[in-house]
Amino acid sequence: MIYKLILADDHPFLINGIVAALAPYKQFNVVATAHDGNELISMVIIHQPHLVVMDLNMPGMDGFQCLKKLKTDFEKIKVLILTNYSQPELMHEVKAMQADGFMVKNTGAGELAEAINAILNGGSWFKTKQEVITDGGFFMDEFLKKFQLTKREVTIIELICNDKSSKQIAQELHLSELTISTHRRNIFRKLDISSVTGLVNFARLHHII
Amino acid sequence: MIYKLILADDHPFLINGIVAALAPYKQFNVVATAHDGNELISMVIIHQPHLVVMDLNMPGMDGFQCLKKLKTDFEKIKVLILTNYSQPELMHEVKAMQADGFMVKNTGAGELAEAINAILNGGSWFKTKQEVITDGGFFMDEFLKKFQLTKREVTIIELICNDKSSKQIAQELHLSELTISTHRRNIFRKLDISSVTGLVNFARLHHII
DNA sequence: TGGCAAATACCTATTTATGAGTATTTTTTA
DNA sequence: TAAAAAATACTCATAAATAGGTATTTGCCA
Repeated sequence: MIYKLILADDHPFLINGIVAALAPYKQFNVVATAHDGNELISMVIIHQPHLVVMDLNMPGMDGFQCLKKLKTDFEKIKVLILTNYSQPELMHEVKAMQADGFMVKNTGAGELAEAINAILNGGSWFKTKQEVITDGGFFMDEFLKKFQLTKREVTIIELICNDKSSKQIAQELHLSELTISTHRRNIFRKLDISSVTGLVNFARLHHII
Repeated sequence: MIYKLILADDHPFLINGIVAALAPYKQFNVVATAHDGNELISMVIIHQPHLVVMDLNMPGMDGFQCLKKLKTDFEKIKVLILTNYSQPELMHEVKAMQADGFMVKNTGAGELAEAINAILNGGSWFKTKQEVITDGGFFMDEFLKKFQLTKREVTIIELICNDKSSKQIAQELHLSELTISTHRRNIFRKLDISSVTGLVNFARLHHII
């Protein structure tokens, strides 16, 4: 059985990379690629693929709209979401929208093929990025030393960037709100930033989220 | 003249995509790739390339550290920064750090080759993404309609996500702080979010920033 | 040009965040 | 195990954001 796939992403390099990565897997045939949502829908109509691998983050009709449309109008077509954002909430959101899989972009060809196989065989594949920063590994030490941050502070950065207020963080970590406030203050001082936006940018840049 | 290049990015697919994209350009020889900063430095020592194309956003030693090290220890090696983030401040930051180029990832092979050529010929290449959302084009209308946002609100979302406080935004747009406050309120209500972090995530997801 | 959406502006009140200082208890680690 | 670092917790004071409500002016377009 040869499966027809369509890839959608607005980064041409990434599309090429995935095509190249899937080339050795003869059971997959990439019949089309798309760089935005509208193009994707057109291609789906033309080619009637078994599975679509798509980014959420595309200009024009974005991934969410596409996902909804695919799952409404072409219910048999499987959808694997490939994204830069390893947020559990995002994963749950697309899961609720009937996506068949979710994985972050910085994985290898093997895992992608594995996920596609699992989905085509009736399964699903939902994985956020394995933690590279807070697991106490080598990179962690480098990172902490560089910014003079503590592990606790990194944890709190993650929570702040996942949209939690100091109160929520306090509840989640079973700490006083005042403690979170102190950590928050220290984080902003150490990183020399003055807003949550700056923190989110920092966190993305340094792979905390 | 054949130029030796090294590519560094933590997304294997992207690396493959760039290698494939540069393959037709016979004057470029990708002698190594790296998926983090430490690996990049090792490869640079081994291969002594003419130019490095690198992401800023890598685990371990990140792009900024690498850039600094490259420009300190290997001053003749040119560096082209390739990133997902089309923020002018970021571009100016790497420019100040002596990078030779800056471009966003969602460009095509032609432009990348053009940039590399320009840099290898002693020039530089600094470009942020062309605006796709706020230029009043087709996507803009789709987007506004979808979220019931107005143009002004999108402008203000951009500014909020670029780390400006209501006061700063008011000054920049020559408006009352209270006006910004109202827009802010309307934005949060329409998007059903409750924090700046959520807004930043929204904006990234929908290509506003 | 009359109507409507958008943009502008203000008020009150509450919550949350920030900044500066300090102090105690854990946890590391030398 | 003693010293150092990290994590925890608090106070006071100020700044900023959030959540209601309301009202006026602009600009578009039917």
